[in-house]
Amino acid sequence: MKLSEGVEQAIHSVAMLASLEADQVLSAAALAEFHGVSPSYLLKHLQALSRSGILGTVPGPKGGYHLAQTPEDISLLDVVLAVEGPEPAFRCKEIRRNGPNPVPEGFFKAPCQINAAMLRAERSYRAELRKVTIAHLLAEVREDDDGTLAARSCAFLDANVRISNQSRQH
Amino acid sequence: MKLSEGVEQAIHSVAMLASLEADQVLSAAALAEFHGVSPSYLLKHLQALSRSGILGTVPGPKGGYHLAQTPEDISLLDVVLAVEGPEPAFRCKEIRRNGPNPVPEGFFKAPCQINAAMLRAERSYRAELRKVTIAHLLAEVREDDDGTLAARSCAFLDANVRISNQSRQH
DNA sequence: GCGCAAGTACTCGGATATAGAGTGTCCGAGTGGACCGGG
DNA sequence: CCCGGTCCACTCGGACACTCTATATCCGAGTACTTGCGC
Repeated sequence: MKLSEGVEQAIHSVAMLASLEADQVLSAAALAEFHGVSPSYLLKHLQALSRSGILGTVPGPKGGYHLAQTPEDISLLDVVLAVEGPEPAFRCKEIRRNGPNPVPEGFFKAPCQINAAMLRAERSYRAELRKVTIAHLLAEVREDDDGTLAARSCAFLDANVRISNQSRQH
Repeated sequence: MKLSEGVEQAIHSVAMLASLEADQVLSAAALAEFHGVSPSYLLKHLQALSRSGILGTVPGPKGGYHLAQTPEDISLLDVVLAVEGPEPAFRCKEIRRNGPNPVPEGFFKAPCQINAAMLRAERSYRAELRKVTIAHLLAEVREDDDGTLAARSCAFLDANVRISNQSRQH
């Protein structure tokens, strides 16, 4: 029961991308350097986010990534599922049908009680993540910020933002 | 984000152990055969449950495992944490302090907003698991059972239960 | 001088190596019962 | 026949291999800019 490190990188990257204007993009290399992580590894997760429709890409020089949805529409759950995959954490192997005296087939119509309880808990987990959007996170950060964090982000954006001459698409 | 297979084995084993009387024990080998899983691997998790105080052990021949708490006091969360470990699934690496322009130290007094949101979700997950006890699970199973499952368990218990001459302890 | 075309540099994308944890196995410490010998 | 001691078989316990996924990396496809040539 542990989440990939890529989840944290992905969330930070999405939050950063949420700060730029329309028709602006950031390269994966810039995001990786800013966060001090492996460029290739971050790229892998950015691609997953792109496949999930959270990010859009602009190929070629001066290309990069941008949000494909508004920050209000992207929840933490969307990002986590894009990176970790959609399958639930608890996968019932139905070991009741193993062994010398397996449970008869008829009982498999209803899901195992244990599986049901575990999935209930995971639904609760996902519901909590669904409530939090990228917009919420940014608002919280701004609330506690005296300007230092904003200045840091702006400096990075000024140095690395690129204006794509393609209209925003996904 | 995925749970070990041992979690399922552990929960089924605890549920089985909940069905036996005081001063009765079951060997790890019997539980493994009944569930059709690797004896050595199940043993590993039973030991973890023992270290966590959920199970008690009786060494020597005619020894085995028994519950160290009542089924009403053992929640699914207890079992999951014993097998998977207590640390949360999302471990914030604070990548904000990485890179060429790290966030100043002062901001680390408060936890990262992202970390806070992820931990909130996990608290919800754990709360849901805490609500479900082994006693609840057994009651649910009995409710849907026409006698087949009960007969299966009884047959196994009759063949494998051992009466320990030690008083129940942990 | 202007337009066009080829070359180039930089981007994302997927296929490919490596490391760590989950999975599976083995051997050792300890204990209760069984057996054997003595009383 | 009864009792004590020794041996043995079976248990849990922790230390040791193996496998698979998460991690980290590299090379290939595609595109916009640059540069050179022709008109």
